[in-house]
Amino acid sequence: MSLYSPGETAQKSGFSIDTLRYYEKIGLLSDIARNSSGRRVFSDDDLAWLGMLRCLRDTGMPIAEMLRYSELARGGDETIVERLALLRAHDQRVEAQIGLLRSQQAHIQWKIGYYGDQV
Amino acid sequence: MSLYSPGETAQKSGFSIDTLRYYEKIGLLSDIARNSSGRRVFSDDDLAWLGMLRCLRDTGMPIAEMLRYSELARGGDETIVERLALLRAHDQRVEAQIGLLRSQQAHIQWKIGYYGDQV
DNA sequence: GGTTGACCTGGAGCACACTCCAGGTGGAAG
DNA sequence: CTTCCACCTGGAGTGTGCTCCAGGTCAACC
Repeated sequence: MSLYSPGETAQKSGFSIDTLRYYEKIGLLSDIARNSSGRRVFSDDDLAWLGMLRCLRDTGMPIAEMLRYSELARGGDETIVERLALLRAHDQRVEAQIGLLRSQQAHIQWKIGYYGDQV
Repeated sequence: MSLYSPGETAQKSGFSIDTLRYYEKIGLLSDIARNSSGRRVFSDDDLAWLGMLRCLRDTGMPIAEMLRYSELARGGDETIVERLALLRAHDQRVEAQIGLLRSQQAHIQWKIGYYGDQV
């Protein structure tokens, strides 16, 4: 298996079909193949790219920045340094976000303990 | 010090003045005192409550659920069990979110390493 | 040959959480 | 006395990221 219908792709990627169409429309997906009747056909490469998009979205990257990354990715090897910088900056934001969640979670857990003592 | 102007409160809580007004309007803040000329005066208790709201927002709780929590908090001791359940459920979502971020961060870092090898 | 179901398009609509605006007030500093 | 600034109100507007809809196509199954 190496070709997937829109429905299968939605399933595997975790994006809805509408979102896949939207992503293609705004330029996050390019050159998605079509079959003879005009329907989209996704490849393993498309799936891998969607996996990357999934990763970036899950970690809170805004669409605009994903778009920038997509453009770079289409740009070939000269863009690798910039892609690297973009991902490194994002990684740091993710790290900070995890830190914030952890510390606020401690607050929540303290509150849970506090309530727990009352009952 | 135990009374704070809207500006000070915005500073200390990390919410904008507009957001403070908005939160009061929708019921996340209740009984905020006013001075003789109609301006809001926040107390240390208000600040502590805003700290809790900050915590819940930072960890991604939707406004609707914070509203529910606020109503419970206003309801007195009979609501403690329900507040506990709400916070526990939220804590689990936070835990899951941290897990997702960590695993997707690993993906990003792998990609960073991959790009790093190319340059 | 009809019906079904997955898909197509362009474009409108929606949920969320603010954020901004116009027009006004009240106390304080110069 | 005027100027300024922080604040007030009700309500409109914004950005983000989808999500839904009407109307249509096409291949497959009964």
